[in-house]
Amino acid sequence: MPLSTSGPYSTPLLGYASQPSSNETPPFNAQETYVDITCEGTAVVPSIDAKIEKGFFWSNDRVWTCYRRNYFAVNVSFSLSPWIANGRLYLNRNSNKGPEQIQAMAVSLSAAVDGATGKQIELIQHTPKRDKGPQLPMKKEHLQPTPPGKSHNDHTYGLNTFHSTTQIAAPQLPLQNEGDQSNQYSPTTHSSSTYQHAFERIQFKSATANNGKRRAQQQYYHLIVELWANVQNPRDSEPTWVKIATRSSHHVVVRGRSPSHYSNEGPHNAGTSRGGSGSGLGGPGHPGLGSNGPTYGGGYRNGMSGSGGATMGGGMYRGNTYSLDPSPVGSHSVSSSSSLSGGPVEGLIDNHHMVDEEDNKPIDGYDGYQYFPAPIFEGIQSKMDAPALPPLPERSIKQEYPGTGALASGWQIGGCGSRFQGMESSRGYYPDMVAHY
DNA sequence: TGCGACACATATCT
DNA sequence: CAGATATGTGTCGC
Repeated sequence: MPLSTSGPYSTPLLGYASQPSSNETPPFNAQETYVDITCEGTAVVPSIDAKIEKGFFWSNDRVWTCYRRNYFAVNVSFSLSPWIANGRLYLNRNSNKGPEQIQAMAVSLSAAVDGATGKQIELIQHTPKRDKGPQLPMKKEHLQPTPPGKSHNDHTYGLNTFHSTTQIAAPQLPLQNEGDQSNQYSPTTHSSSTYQHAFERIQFKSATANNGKRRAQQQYYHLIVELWANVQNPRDSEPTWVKIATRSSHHVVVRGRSPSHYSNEGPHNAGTSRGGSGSGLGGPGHPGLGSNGPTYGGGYRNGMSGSGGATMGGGMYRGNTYSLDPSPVGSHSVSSSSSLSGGPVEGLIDNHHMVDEEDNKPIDGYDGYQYFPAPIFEGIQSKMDAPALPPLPERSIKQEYPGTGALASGWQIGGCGSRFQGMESSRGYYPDMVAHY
């Protein structure tokens, strides 16, 4: 069923790309590569690595969901393999033209309905000012390939020792640092030379149709990470961007209305959350959710609302459900989820319907999500009683990256955004992270 | 049903 | 601790 394995190159994916242990955010499908790249005579395969950082939660319908009005963020990076230091990269588009030297590379984000066949969906980025500020369309962001070292190579260590202080020489990308970066104000986190780009404060311009819990045909969106190469002729003033490859996420649902309309589910915010719930009503808000917290699902008014006002305590109600925690699956059974993520799922958009038909009928694979072995949490959440999500996974992720040298730096830089790092770390307190890993 | 704008609430930062 | 900042979300009107 999984039909689309997409591209000819279903790359082996980078090890780290698919986080084994934790996906608390929608996974990505296999990459699709459109053109061949060569470097000094050797074929080079680009591998896109993307991760949705926040904004999505696993709904009761077993679908990755987010609210149109909430922000989500995506981290993108890519690598080339083999890695040829200082080599020139060429793109072999049409047979008729000879190879064209790649002057620069960039990544961008887009979205579409029902996969490839669907219409493109606009994504917008807000500035911290939100409504008051301008909304910018997504644009290409120059990005350098991630050097080896953190990738799947186990030799990481070895390499590091070797390489002198600086980073490993990258392939030649003459215009990589040209113009563009002049952007005065990019809502996205960019650092001049990084191997990773964080698209932040992104929102879908519109919600998926038929979000209501009706069984009508629910529409799905896919986030698509695109990798581009600029092959502009030196004498051209305008860059010539060629799409090299893309990697789409699993299908997701974008809700247009307030969370209160979905009282049952809670966004558990994955990674972050600060905000509160609004509250003006008597309601309870769900405090951030529990992801970490104590109240896990708390609030979501399930009915109780009312009167008392306060409330929050109420919460109990089964909250578990949200399982977002991927860890179980990923970490254990499939240790490297690469397969998982690469996976299966996509392509079947059609099949989804089947799933819809019955709530109870989960997709086999997913079923796992629902029932995870407690052990995992136990360890973790010793402090909380609620059975709920173990935020851990998040942490683990972070840990992983840092571990790998180069990447680490990338993350740090990304941190410029500061907020994010901060929040995650501070907010999610997972003392011992990665324990299970 | 979904959207946009406004307003309020709250977490976190400074 | 207070103000600023950032973000979530309730509400209203279309």
